[in-house]
Parts: sequence; C-alpha cells; structure tokens
Amino acid sequence: MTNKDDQKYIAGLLFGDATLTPEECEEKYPPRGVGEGVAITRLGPSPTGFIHLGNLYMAFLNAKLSAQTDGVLILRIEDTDRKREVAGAVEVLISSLAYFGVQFNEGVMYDAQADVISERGSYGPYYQSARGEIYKAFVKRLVEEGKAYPCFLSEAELTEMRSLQEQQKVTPGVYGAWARYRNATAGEVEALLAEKRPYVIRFRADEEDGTYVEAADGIRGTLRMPKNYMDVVILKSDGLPTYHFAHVVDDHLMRTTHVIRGEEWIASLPVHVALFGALGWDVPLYCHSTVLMKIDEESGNKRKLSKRKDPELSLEYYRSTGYHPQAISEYLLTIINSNFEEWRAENPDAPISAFQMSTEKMGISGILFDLEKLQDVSKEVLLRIPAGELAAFLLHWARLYDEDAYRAMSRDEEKLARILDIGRSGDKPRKDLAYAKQMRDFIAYFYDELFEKQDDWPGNAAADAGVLLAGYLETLDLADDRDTWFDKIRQLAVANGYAAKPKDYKKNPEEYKGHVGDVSSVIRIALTGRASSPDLYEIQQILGEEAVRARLAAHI
RNA sequence: GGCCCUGUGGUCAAGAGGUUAAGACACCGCCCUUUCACGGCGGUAACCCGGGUUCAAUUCCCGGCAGGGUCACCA
Repeated sequence: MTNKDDQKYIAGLLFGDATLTPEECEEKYPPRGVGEGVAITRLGPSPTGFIHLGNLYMAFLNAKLSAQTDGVLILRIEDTDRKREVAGAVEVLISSLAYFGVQFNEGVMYDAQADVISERGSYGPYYQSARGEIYKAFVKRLVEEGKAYPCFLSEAELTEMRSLQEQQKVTPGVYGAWARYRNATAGEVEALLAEKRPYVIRFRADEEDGTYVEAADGIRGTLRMPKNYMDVVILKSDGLPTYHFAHVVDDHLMRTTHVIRGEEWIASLPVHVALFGALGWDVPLYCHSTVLMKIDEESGNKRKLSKRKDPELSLEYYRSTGYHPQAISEYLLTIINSNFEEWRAENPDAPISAFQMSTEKMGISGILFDLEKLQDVSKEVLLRIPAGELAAFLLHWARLYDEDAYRAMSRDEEKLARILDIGRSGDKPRKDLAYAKQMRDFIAYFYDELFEKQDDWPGNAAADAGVLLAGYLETLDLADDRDTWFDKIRQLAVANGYAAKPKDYKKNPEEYKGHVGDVSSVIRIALTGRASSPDLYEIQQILGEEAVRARLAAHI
C-alpha cells in the first residue's frame, strides 16, 4: 500500500507546478447565495458542430427550469476531447439554440451580429479546456490523499487485459487486483516518470462489496445503483479531465443546483457520487431525462436519436423547413409535461413562460419523436400569430432558403399578409398552415413567377372547360359582392347543363353533366393551378382584375 | 453477458386496489361546403405474459419477456 508520505511525494512529482489550491478555488467561486428553489442549470455541450432535436430538448429543459425560478442558465463548453472538436461549432450551437428561443445568461456568449465570442460571469472560465489549473488543484489533492493515483497502463496493455478478463468471464476494467498501478510506491512512480511513460490519473474506488449508492433524482425519485468499484480515469494522458471529473468539479464550483442530463448518464452516477464524496461536496439534484427516440429503419425498433444516423433530425432541418421556433418550443413542452396541452387549451394566448413545468411530471419511458404531432402543434401555434408577423416570418425564411419566393413575396409584404390571412378570421379559422416551406407552396399561385399553369380538369367538365371559362370571363366583375359573384357561377352552370346545386345533381344525376362544384373547380384550377384552395372569392380580390383575367384567358 | 431504466390503443399520454380505462395526434366513416389540407359529429383501437397477495389486480409483490441505456484516456 502506498503510504501517506509516498502519496504526498507522488502528488508533488506530478503536480508540483499547480498554481491553485482547492481552498483558493472555493474562495474564488463562492456559493451564489440564491434562495431555496432557485435553479442554477447548465448546458455542457461538446463542440462537435451538430445539434439535433434531442439536444434542443435538453437545452430547453434547462432553460425552462432556470427561467421559471429566476435562476441562471450557464453555457459551458465541454471541449475536453480534442479529437472530436469542430471549428465554428460553438457559433452554430449558440445561434441555433438562440433561434429556437434558448438564451443563456452566463458562460460562453456569441454575438452573431459582430461575430464575436465572449464569456460572461464570474464562475469561469467556461471552456473546460481553459480550466486546467482548477482541475489540477483538485486532482493533486486527491492524489495527496491517496484517493487517486497515476496509472501507466498503455492502450495495448489495456486491450490485452480486457481480452484476458473476457476469457476468464470477469467484468472487464481496471479495478481491484487488475489495477496494477494502484499501489505503486513513490520510487516506482518516479522511475516510470523518468522513462517519460505516459500516464493517466485514476480515481481509486472501493472494493466491490455489494453495497449501493443512492441519489435523489428530480424526475425519477431515488436512484439506487451498486457502488462504483472501477478505477475510472479522471485525468487523461493529455492532462485534460474526463467528463466524470470535469462534471463534478465544474458543477460544484459553478454552484449548479440541478444537473439535467439524459438518462444515458444514469450508469455513471455512482462514479459521480463517489467523486463528490471524495472531494467533500454535496451532490446536486440530478434530473435524468428520457431521451428522444425514433424508429430505426433497419431493425424496426426504437433507438435514441443519433447524430450520425439522423441528419434529418438536425436543428438545421427544422430551420430550413421553416418550422416556427414557437412551434418547436410548444411541441417540446407537450412532451416534457403532458399537462401542457391542457394548459394551452385553457390559456390560448398566454406566453409559454407562464406555464409552470415540473420535473416530477416528466415521463420516464422513451419518447418516440412524432412529426405529425409536431405539425399539428405547429398549426395551432401559427394560428395564434397575427398575419403580419407570419408574413415577416415567411419572408425571413424565404430570404435564406428560397430566393425566388423571396423576390416575389417581398415586393408587397402587406399583400403577403392578406394572403396568409385568408380564412383565418372568424370562429372557424383554417388551421392548415404548418411551416414556411409548406406555406410557400400553399400560396405560390398568388405570384405569377411562382404560379404553375395546369389544365387537369375534373373529368366530366374537361370538354367544357374553355366554354365555361369564357362564359365566366364575360360576366366577371370583381366589384360584385360574394353572393352576386356566386349567383353568376350558378347561372353559368345551369346554362351549360350543370346543376345549380350539388343536391339537385345527386337526386337526378342523369339530367346533368355535373354540378356547380365542377364549374367552380374549373375556375379554381385555371386561377390557382390546383384542385383545392381557400375561398375563391377572396383569392380573386387579392389577385386583382388583371391577373384573374389573364389566367382565365390563358385557357380559352 | 453484468448493471440500470421502462412497459396503458399506431404515437404522446391521464389514471385509480372496485372506472363504461380520460384526452391529444394519426386513422376510418358521416355531415357541412363551390374545392380543401378547415370545421362538426361519430367510430375502430390499449392496460406485455405468468404466478402471488386480496373479496377484488391493469394498478401492489415476485418471476419471465420485450424495448431502451450503459459498461472508453467520448461526452
């Protein structure tokens, strides 16, 4: 067994150059002195340059909880894996989250306008790669106390050990008797160091003894797991901490109250609890959320969203498809707390900040992402947005994703608003606008350059199309009120052998070629290029005399 | 394989020891309507399985099974 003096000596050997002590750190990052119930949360993404809906979900959870308790949401960049780092990832991350309404009030900040990244807050640095001295202070202390030790096992040795363990059918890993450097003497360590052998720092675990650790979880009640007995790596050979260590040190020093993270972390909870214990700190309230899943095409089973396999779930997809950020937020909220929908129905106009979510109400079984539900939520959300704002939103989207549409629609924003508002007023508003791309396609025919002429008439009216349109054109007067206008269509129908009312036709189908609906379908197709559209009268009013006549004439 | 989490309609989900087991989305039908992606009405569809406790279990317990997660010098 390494003795006390050896431990001190090894710590000095390894971290003699430490510039900070644990006590200094505690002093520099004092408790925040916030009241009970205030949530200090944080998001700790690794800058790999890709975020999907699942990440947003997690970010949203953190943001919501801190916001509703007047707490703090910190952005801490967990850039301890240099191999996976992607340039520009932080900018993408922050601006994507900002687009969907997640704002940080402490940590790494990004000013998209000026393209400047900065840090805000007195608990930094907020890049883990810049916190080396802090980690060092605490690792050194752990080594001094014999709670951590340098391990010189090489990658090859580790692999070899693992296959041996597999042969023997024992749990693979560095623990117990397998932890070869656990009790190395100061002399041995010094010699290895002199050889410039690379090493990592491992956290010394207790022996496997069948006891359990428990930790409170805001979502799941109490979590109970077998105690950790693996000597996990806390400092990698490049001197950077692993997630386990960085999480514990950072969340303590940043005075995080709620650690909200995905359930994939439950398995390493015992390590974290042990680490908090070894450092003499209180454990924060963990909230292990379920992860978003989807059906895997290959196996047909559920699986969690993956960066690699699901590019269509990237936030960029939702942005480019033109989902309104508010819609995404509300969808997320409906899966976070199932009483949200009910609340929304009762408070149709309240901002979502007025909704109080609770971690206890969160579900704990895997959630399958449901695009159709998203679309429905989105329709509801868009319905509550005034046409003017909707027009601005559409334009903003088109400017980035559809130049042609932008050129056409931006000429007259007021007209665009009128178009989008068709059928949206009154007690039974149309609930059919879901996202920008669909809106664009939906209203394209209002613009000559986007309009696609079509002459796929309803079967029985095909032969008469030209005649019907010519007749319609003859009596057309945009100044007519709606009833007068439609009466004319009825007359036109009758004059050409069509029933004035669909019911008449149904009664005696053999007496007619069709009914007034067929006639207006012909007009609709000529005018809009499609078989279904909102109210024709309103469409004509917006289209204007000239365009209406031109489109009708084109088929005669 | 070990450990952990989870099993209520296709999806998201309420729910309680005794209920006709909510609701939303989707789906189907009918209606309204000049068309419709709108609206109205109605409908199909669920407690994973087996034991145990109990007068009574979908609900509590145990065991299976299924799905998920995790077992890295990645987070």
